[in-house]
Amino acid sequence: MEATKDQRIWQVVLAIPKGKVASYGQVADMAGLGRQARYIGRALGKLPEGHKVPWYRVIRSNGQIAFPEGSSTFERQKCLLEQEGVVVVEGRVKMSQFRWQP
DNA sequence: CATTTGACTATTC
DNA sequence: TGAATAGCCAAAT
Repeated sequence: MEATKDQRIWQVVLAIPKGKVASYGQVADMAGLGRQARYIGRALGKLPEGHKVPWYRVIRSNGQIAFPEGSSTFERQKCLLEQEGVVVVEGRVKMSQFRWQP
């Protein structure tokens, strides 16, 4: 458990503005992990319950959500995204409009 | 621009 | 060692 990387990831995810989304690759790059996008998902999955990390703002590079439809996690993510103003359809986000562009 | 397939890497248990 | 994973990329459609 390299908490340093996880913490950096959380920090980056926390930096995502409301109403926008970022891809795992983007987060990985910003966190200094480079191309280890998979580690992001791993780290987010290990998060404790009381975290304030908007993990739901993190999606795939194509704007598609990482979970299968109908899953609790998916539903939660979709609901939270819509709450932020992001439109989610068929498990994917409207790409060219909500992607966080630093 | 949107979608699908296939091949790849890195981390973890 | 082997298997699994909240991914990414490129190419083709």
